[in-house]
Amino acid sequence: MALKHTILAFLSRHPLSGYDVAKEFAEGFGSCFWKASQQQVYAELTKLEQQGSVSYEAIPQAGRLDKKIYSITEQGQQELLNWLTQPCEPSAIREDLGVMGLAGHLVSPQVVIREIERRRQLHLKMVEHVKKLDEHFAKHLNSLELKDIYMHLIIRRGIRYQEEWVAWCDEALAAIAQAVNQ
Amino acid sequence: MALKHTILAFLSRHPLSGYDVAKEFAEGFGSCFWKASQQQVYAELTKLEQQGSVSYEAIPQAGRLDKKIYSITEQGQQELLNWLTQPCEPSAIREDLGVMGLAGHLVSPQVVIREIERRRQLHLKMVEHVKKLDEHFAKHLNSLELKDIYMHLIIRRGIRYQEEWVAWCDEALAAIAQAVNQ
DNA sequence: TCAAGCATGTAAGGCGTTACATGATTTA
DNA sequence: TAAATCATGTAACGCCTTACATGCTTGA
Repeated sequence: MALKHTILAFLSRHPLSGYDVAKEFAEGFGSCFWKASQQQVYAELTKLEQQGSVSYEAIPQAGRLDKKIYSITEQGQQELLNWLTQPCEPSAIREDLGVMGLAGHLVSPQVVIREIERRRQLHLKMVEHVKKLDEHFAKHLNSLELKDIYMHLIIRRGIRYQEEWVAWCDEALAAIAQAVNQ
Repeated sequence: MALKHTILAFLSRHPLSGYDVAKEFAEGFGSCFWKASQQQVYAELTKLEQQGSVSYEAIPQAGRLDKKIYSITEQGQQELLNWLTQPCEPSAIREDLGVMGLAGHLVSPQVVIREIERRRQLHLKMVEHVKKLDEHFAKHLNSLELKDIYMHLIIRRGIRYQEEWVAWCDEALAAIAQAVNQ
């Protein structure tokens, strides 16, 4: 699984606190290819530290728990590298909406239409969100280092994914409308 | 989670054995929106039976364990219906390849290129596979009942998803090639 | 003064993967 | 004779979700 390696990859760029890593997943670059909760991130960092893949420096905070700034270790770098040079498989698709394909006729078309319209709105918002992550890269497309081209391409994947959903919703709404009105 | 409801939805069409349900996920219509292993299917069917959402008829087989033909119960139908009328959220994206965006510069461009080319091939094959599921529907597009339009649309979603991946691979390969050659 | 942001965790339970286990029938 | 298909499971372990828990600082 890649939660471990995604965290290592973040830390291979700069040291970060657990809070920062969790934010990357929730709103930052991580959000366009991996989802992880705050609890998962803290648990994984604790495990990685025990295994020697990361280390932390504790920074005392006035009246709070220490802030822990995590860095990747030599060993962690090696693990990340080994993982990167091995082929990876496409992720499994698990999409609740698919059940409509089998059992949509059990509810009224209006229920199906409403659900697809809702989805369309959600994915439109996601397009906006992911495009913001790409702003910097899109502006300097012709002068990006390879490192940043990789980031741009992953964000592009996120944008295309969300746009594709919007397009499918349009196709589906049109097909259902036609079937219902005739 | 929708494994339960996907199985109920399959059984709402016709009674099936565990083996048949597992096959639907592995190669059939299920494969375009949900993944579940054989073990998961058997475990879930046992649970659903204990909870009264499905029932089975045991059919003796010469020299084997009985074959169990599962049907949805009144209670199962109700559960499926309740679930269908509630809004559902987009599934989380978890894509191993995304780590390349953060840490691709740690390996040579050739490794990244090889990986994306591999992905392109895999998704091309998936396009073929999913298109076969749609053959019947695509042929009779203008005379489909709503029930079958729903199935067609879910398969269309699968086709578009896989085609979108191929298109992204092309975009990525072109961008990397340009950056490496200059 | 209330919400949002900063900052850290614990615990229970469900879902999914991997490995193991059995054995007949059909097709190449 | 070997592989694929039919047909059913058990067990261990790890990943993810949901709920709970604490407390300071900053901005509206």
